Amino acid sequence: MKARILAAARRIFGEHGYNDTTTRRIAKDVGIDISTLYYHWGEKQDLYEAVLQDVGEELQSRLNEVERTVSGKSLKDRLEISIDMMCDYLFAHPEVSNLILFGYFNKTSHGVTMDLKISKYIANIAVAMQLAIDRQSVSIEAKARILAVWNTVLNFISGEDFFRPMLQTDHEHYTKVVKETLKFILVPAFTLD
Amino acid sequence: MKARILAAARRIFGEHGYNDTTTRRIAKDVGIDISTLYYHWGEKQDLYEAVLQDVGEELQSRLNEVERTVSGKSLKDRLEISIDMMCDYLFAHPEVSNLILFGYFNKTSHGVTMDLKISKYIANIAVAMQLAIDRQSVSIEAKARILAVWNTVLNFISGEDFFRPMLQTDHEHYTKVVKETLKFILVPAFTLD
DNA sequence: TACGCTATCCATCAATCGATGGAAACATCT
DNA sequence: AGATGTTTCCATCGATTGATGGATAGCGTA
Repeated sequence: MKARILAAARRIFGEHGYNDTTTRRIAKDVGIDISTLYYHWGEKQDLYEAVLQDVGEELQSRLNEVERTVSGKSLKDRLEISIDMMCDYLFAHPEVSNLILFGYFNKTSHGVTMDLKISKYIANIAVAMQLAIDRQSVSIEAKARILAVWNTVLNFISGEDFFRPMLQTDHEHYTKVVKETLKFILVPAFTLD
Repeated sequence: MKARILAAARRIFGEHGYNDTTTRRIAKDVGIDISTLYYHWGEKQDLYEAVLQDVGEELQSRLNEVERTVSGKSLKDRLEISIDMMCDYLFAHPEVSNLILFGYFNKTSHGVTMDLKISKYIANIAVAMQLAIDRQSVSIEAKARILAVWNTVLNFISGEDFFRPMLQTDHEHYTKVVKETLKFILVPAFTLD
């Protein structure tokens, strides 16, 4: 039951954000009374933190998988394969993208954030892309470039409902266009020098 | 008074989004009773729409200004000057960036959006950058590329509080890094062929 | 059977939300 | 001064929110 609540919470928090998600709505989706939710998870913030923890761990394992896959390949291949893999994962789990973006912009009235993890991810990606030798010596410029790419991916995923009508296309073609656009912009920049 | 309320609403909506902004908070910031706010603007949605209208018009005039400035210059110059000008404007008015991003991701329980305008802006930018001949014939790929760039700018502006600690730098240097990063990524991609 | 533990629900609380009615203050014109 | 229209504030409403207390049912163990 505790796991079922967590799964529903992840989905609904990911769709509406923290403040626009009511504990009642989560409980209703699971089909239980609101008190049962509080019995298992305590207050709302605790449940939200558990969701972020859950998402963070899943994301980390995906990044590790990407890192293993692209290891040893050329820079161009590393970039293109990473884009494909991360897009596939995030398109299949859009709530992950949403939760990260919510963390960026919400002037957290609640005190739950993801800062540390994201910062770690960025450093890892920089090393995986061989923009830096080790995790400690990633330059500001390199971090900023990774962030720019990473955020562009998240935007296309989370903003699909908004952007797709503008591009007048369907979901399948949209995913294709997103990948192509990312590659079009990234590959020349990072492979130039 | 009506204008003072609008200015405060723009600031606070831009900081907390629609649902996390209370009419009481706006009224308190202006120093008036909540009823006075309702007397001048009617219900909350009407005030929010007025804010979006206000921001949209300001943004349009800035885009026109950019278009006039870069007209006739080389593609590389057009890109770089546009980036500088839009960054300067948005860093000075971060609530504009916030309001646009809120529109992207909020599964609008309220029915207020900016879809049409953004779509128009994108087409205009594509023409100004000479990625298309006229506003009607902008390809999906060109639109997607403009969107990617545009969103990257918005993210760096609205996410400053989140990203700046990661980059361990101050506001001034941050603005510089953002501009350089954007140019680093964009110029090669668009000037390659 | 009697006890203790877990899990669930019903009823309810105080706080806050958007919104309104009505009285009072203010301004303007005759 | 008096009449009229505009603007502001006080008091309050019903709905919703996060959260809790207490009762109830099920289950294993002594």
